[in-house]
Amino acid sequence: VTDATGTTEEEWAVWRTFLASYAQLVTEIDVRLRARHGIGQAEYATLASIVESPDGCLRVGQIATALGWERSRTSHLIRRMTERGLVERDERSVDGRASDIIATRLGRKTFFAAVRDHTADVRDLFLDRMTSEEGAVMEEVLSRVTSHLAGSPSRRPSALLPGASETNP
Amino acid sequence: VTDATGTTEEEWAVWRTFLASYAQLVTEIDVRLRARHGIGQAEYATLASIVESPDGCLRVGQIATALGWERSRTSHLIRRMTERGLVERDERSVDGRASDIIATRLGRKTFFAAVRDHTADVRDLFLDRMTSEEGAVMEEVLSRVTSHLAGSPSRRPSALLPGASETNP
DNA sequence: GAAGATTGAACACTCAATCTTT
DNA sequence: AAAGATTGAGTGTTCAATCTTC
Repeated sequence: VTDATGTTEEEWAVWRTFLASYAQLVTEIDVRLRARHGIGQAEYATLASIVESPDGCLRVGQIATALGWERSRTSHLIRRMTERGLVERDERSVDGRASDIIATRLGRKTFFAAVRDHTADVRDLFLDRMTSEEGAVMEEVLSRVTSHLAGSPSRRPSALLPGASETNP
Repeated sequence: VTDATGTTEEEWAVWRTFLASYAQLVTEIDVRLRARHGIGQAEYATLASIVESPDGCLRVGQIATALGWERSRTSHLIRRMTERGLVERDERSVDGRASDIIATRLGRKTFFAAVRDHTADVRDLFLDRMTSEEGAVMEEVLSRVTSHLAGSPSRRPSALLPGASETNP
C-alpha cells in the first residue's frame, strides 16, 4: 500500500501520530500548569531559563536564543510578564541597548511552586510512557530531524544578507 | 544526575528535543506550503479531510473531530477559507442546523497541487530521518502517550455534566 | 432541552518597521 | 552601520455566550 511518492500507510501513521500526540500532550500540560499555578508553558520556560542561568538574569535576546523563539515574541511576553509582576528589568545595566531581565519574588515563588507539578506531569504524561531504550531512540531520531532541518534551505541565512548573531551563551 | 523527583538529565533531554524538534519541523513545513501553494497546514489538512471523505463533503463538526480541533477554531477557519474561495457550503442539506462543506474547484486544484510537494517535504524532513524500525518505535510510544492522555482527568468528560457527542464517522 | 454551529472578545505569535545605543 | 530591542498591524486560537433547528 503506497502512494505515488512511495510513502507507505505505516509511514503516514507515524507522521499523523506525531502531530496528534504533540498537540494533545502540550495542550494538556499547559492546561494543568495554568489551572494550578496561573502560568502557561511559555511563562514557565522563561522563568526557568532566567532562574537557572549563571547570574540569575538574562537579556531578552538570550532568552529568545535559549528557547528558540523570535525576538519579538520574547519581547511581547516579557512585557506581559512584567505587567503581571513576574519579572522586572535590572536597572543598573552596562549596555544601554539592553537591560537584564530578572525574576521578581513573585516570579521565583510561582516558578518554584510549579516545578514539582510540572515535572510530575511531564513524567506521567510523557517520560513514563516509554522505556529508557525507547526514549533513547526518540532522542536519537528527533535530534537527527533537527540537525537535518538546520541545513535546510529556508533556515540557512543566505550568507549574502546582513547575517545573524546572538549565538548561544 | 537526577533531580528531586528522580528525573534524569537524559530524560529531560528527550522532552526538550521533542518540544524543539516539533516546533522547528512544523514551522518549516508550514513555511514551505505557504510559499509554494499559498496555504498552511491547517488549510491543507482541512482540504484533505474533505476531499478524502467518502462523499467529498463534511460538516464543520466532523472536520473538527477528524482533525482533533475545537469546533470554533474550525468554524473560523472555514469562514476564512470560504472568503478565499477554497470551500463552500452545499445548500441542499437535510439538517437545517448544519450544512455540508465542500471544496470548490479552486480548493481541489490547490490541494492536489500541494499534495506532491507536501508529501516530499514530510518524507525529506521527517520520515527519511529514521529507519522503519525507529519509525515503529516512535509510533508505538506516541500512541501510548495519546492513549494514556485520553484517560487523563481533565480530558474525561465528567459523566455528570451534559456530555459530548459527535463521535468519529 | 440538546445538537450543531457561529460570534465576538481576549490573548498569543509573526512580520515588518522603527528606535536607541554602540 | 550593526546590535539589541520594541512597537503595531495582521492573523490565528481559545473561551464563553449566543443562536437556530431538531
